[in-house]
Amino acid sequence: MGPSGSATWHLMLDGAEAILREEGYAELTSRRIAERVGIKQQLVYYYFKTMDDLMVEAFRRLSKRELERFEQALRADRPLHEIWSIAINTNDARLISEFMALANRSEGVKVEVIAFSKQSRRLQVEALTKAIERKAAEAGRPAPALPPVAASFLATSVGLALTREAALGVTMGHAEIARVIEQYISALEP
Amino acid sequence: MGPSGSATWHLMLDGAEAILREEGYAELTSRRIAERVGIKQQLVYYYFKTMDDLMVEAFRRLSKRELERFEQALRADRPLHEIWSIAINTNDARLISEFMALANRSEGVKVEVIAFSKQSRRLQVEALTKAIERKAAEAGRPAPALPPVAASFLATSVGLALTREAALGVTMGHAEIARVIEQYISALEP
DNA sequence: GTCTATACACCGATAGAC
DNA sequence: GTCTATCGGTGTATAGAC
Repeated sequence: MGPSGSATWHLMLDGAEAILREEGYAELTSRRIAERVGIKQQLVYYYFKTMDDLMVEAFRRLSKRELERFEQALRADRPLHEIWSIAINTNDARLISEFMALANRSEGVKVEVIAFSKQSRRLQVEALTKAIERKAAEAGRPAPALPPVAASFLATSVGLALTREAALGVTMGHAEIARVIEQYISALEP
Repeated sequence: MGPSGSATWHLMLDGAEAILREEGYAELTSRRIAERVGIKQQLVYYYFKTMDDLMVEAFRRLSKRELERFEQALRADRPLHEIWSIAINTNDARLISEFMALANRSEGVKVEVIAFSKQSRRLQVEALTKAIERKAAEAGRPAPALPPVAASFLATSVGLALTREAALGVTMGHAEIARVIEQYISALEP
């Protein structure tokens, strides 16, 4: 069963993403997906054997898309600026944190989320290391202080927190933290 | 209905907390609570009119407890060290992020979460401002660079992210970021 | 590939006896 | 305050016709 990659297959995963973003994982059910994209509930089980399979496939598709964005950022003019703009993208951050919550309840999702977390950190570290080395070579030696892997962790966690709080309407300190990070980035990558 | 503060009332909220921590909000049902604490499912509705009321009460109790910890930290010898150790406490971080997810689905919980977020940031800013001013007075003038509200935001978001990732078994960069933060804290508060 | 019909479990919540 | 009984709704998932 399950013609992966067909139009209906993508349609269902689109519906699943929308539900996760707007309603949370507790509402991610075959009935809600069907209702949202205009199909019969039972058809979900033709394309995905179980709801768990659907979640795994949904995250795989998202993960692929996100990692491609990071790789594209690496080849861009100003990779650090690019990565930061991805990190504070509201839509995807919302979605990813929903999958992270899901990872605690589904072994299959967990495996994918772990792989994604590691790979995205690796890509970010690569970009940061390059930028720091280039900067050190330009000037005499401005001492990095913040290890690339720490900067990457920081960007990811701050990006997610900004999104989560903004969704609640809490913005205390947001401007200040954004300014600090943007100054750090601009110093490395004018 | 609902004798607030009674032994059974607390027992139910304890059960609710345990479920949120260990299984996530999707499993927070009157039946699961009853099963866990050894009562009948219908009794939940005698103490709390609806499940939504139960969630709100559960967060209120937690919020009170957490804010008291922060206030106690403010009066401690080394408030910054104290606050950071609260921020990386696994149990509470897990619980709080579960309630934050819940806030998107329950207006009542949302109101409480917003109030808690603001108040805890306020208390942290207070502690940081004092520490920075004291340090500036001691030395000639070491220029703070990082605004207190930004440092507070950073501690909160990094604390939550450390917990969430550690739960998945991802620890890449954790030691490095912890070292950076602990150095920052120790510089302000030896 | 999409439909109807249907199984069985669990959900929130209420009524009323004790 | 705690119990039994029970309601209507929704969840995952399967069987089988078209």
